[in-house]
Amino acid sequence: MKPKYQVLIDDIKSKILSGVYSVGERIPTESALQKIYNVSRQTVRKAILELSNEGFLRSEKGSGTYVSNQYQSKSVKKPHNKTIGVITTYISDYIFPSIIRGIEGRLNEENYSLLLASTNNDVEQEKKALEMMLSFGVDGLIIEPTKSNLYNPNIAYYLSFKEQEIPFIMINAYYEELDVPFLCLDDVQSSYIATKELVSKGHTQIGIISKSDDLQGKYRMKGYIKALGEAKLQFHPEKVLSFDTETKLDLYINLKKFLLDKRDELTAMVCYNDEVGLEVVNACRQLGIPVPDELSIIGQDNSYIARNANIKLTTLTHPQEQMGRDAANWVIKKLQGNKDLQNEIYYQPLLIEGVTVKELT
Amino acid sequence: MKPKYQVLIDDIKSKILSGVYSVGERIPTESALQKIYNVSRQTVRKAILELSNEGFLRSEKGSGTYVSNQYQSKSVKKPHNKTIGVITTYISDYIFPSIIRGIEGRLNEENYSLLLASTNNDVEQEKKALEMMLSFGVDGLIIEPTKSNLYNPNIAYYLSFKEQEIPFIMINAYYEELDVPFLCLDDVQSSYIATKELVSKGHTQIGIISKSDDLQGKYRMKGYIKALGEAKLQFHPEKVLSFDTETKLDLYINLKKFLLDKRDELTAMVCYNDEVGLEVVNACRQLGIPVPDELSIIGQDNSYIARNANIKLTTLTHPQEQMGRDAANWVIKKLQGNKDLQNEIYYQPLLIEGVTVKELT
DNA sequence: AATTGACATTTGTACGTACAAAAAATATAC
DNA sequence: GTATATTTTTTGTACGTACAAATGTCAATT
Repeated sequence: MKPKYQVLIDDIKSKILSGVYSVGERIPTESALQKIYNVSRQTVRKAILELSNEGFLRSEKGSGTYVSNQYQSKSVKKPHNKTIGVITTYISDYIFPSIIRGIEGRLNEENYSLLLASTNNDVEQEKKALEMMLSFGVDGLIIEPTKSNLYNPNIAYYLSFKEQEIPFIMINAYYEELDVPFLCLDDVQSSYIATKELVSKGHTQIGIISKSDDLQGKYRMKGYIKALGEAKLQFHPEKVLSFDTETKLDLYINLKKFLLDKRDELTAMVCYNDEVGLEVVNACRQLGIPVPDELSIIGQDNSYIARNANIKLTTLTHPQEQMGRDAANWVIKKLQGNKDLQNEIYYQPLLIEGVTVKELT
Repeated sequence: MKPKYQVLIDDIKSKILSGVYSVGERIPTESALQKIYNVSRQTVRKAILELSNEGFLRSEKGSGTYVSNQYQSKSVKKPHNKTIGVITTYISDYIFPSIIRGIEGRLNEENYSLLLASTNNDVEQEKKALEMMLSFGVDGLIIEPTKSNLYNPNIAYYLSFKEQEIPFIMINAYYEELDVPFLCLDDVQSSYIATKELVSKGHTQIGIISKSDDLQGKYRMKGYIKALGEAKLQFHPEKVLSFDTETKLDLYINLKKFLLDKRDELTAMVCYNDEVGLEVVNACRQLGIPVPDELSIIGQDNSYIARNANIKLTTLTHPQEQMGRDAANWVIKKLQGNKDLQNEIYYQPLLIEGVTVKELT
């Protein structure tokens, strides 16, 4: 047999859930409820206290007891932390310090705190980071997708953010399965310009090193193919060296084999990014392939490793810090209630000439 | 005035947290507590009910009230996340990218994830970061103290980490109130070498710019005084320009006033760090004070801003990335059960000559 | 029409009595 | 010594009185 207070709890909860008592509405006073349910005041209070603990009600001395909006925003009930979560594949490497600098700078201008986690391009670590951010209750998120070209089960989390109306924006790539806001370099254009530059320098035997698990890899390949097509050059699959996050460890070995194998068939390489570009430079040095005399090399992203290398790599720009600022700005604006924010932003790359591309005459 | 039931809650909670009542142990009966605290049974029950709702206690009809294992597994029940929390004052600026690079590199070697938050040298933000790390349940922590030379109420959190046996280590500074492991540059030695270098170059009118809210500031001042003493030079308080995190915004203005005011009394400045050193260089340029012809300047930390400046600042080394690696290594070793870890490590600085120090003859 | 003060209403704290239900302790029977 | 019944202990439900503290309402005053 149910205790009396439980009868009250069930009845009042039912009235709340069915809309008889709506959010913000005052329910009958304790003494009124005593009469309605024919119980003591203590029993009424016990029921109200329990419903308050569950977030359905809140009481105010001298005023009454109200249906709490806490119950409905149960998933948003976390205190306003003024914290933006940032999830990137790496923190210290490559272009990420610059991106993070942009993010941090903009967030600091608005007195937002930054909480940063890295995934190492691993879906399990991304999951962990997402759960942690959810659990803490960040106000918004800036996310670089993990293995953006592959199906990622963590997509469910992003759907959850959408439901909870937690603003988030992706950088560098996005999940094509989701309709989410993002900021990206125009990767097609980056490789297109790179390939076109080689073509304009007389190269017809152009290879590419491509990363298969990230969306950037896919679109940089697309730009390469587009430029080949415009130059009436045939696309040869054997001129493609492909790798992913897991096989990256062996890339240098495979690269040397590839370069040796194709030594007579390639005069130029479009590289997935500067890091790969410099690995090609190093491999050529080891193999005795003169750069750029025998093989021209173009990187992408204008990373600090390209800027600091012993050889000035020809490369394409990446917005880096500006992208970081814009991402932070987007989230802040969203949190301030802006509805008219652009949801898809592409940055156009520019060529930065180095000394790794030779003109064939 | 606290209600009686809150007194009971606080007292019983304190007994649980301090181990007087251990997990699984039965606390005194309701009627015993009535007598102990001289309150009614209803007041006892109200306290117990609330502690039960918070997960500290559980009651069993006919048996008694027990300390719940729910409470203790509240901080330990989290799945092993293999995540190390890092709390730094800044992320993108100054020497922090290098430190973070060292941390991240070592953690990745052991497949630990990194969770990073910055405090902007503000105790409230540090509190937020600590609570978030606690709530998520990091395996260990690397912490740069906030305003390390001042009392910080967040010290209670560090005590709590110790209680919960969550290994943590401090970098760059530590709270002298606590007996905690730390990794620090020998700040006394850094300023001592700087000042001694100026003395050896014939300087007798040496000023210092010092930061008062960080422990580094205190010990760099100490090294300066020590070197003055050894050279039989008198310490003049009016040759000291002091600032803190809050007044840093006005430092440049105050610096220019100071330099103009003391133009005839100073031939050299020991600066709290490179950032300050470069600000002095800029101020001199604005004031038409030739560097180093009229004023010699030494920074400290060998930060990237010193390395990348237009003028090659004379400075002292800081372990940066190595410190980061060592900190991560310490936490990992601790988590692996090592008991014989060194708890106080100092790095000895070396002078790096630039072009900002002139020899007086 | 706006402000102020007095009073009424409502929730919050604290005490009490009484009985129910479940577990633990003790007594009894074999 | 073991099993069972009885008693005691302990928490759970429900009722009551009393006063404190905060809010809301209404009437009087400006």
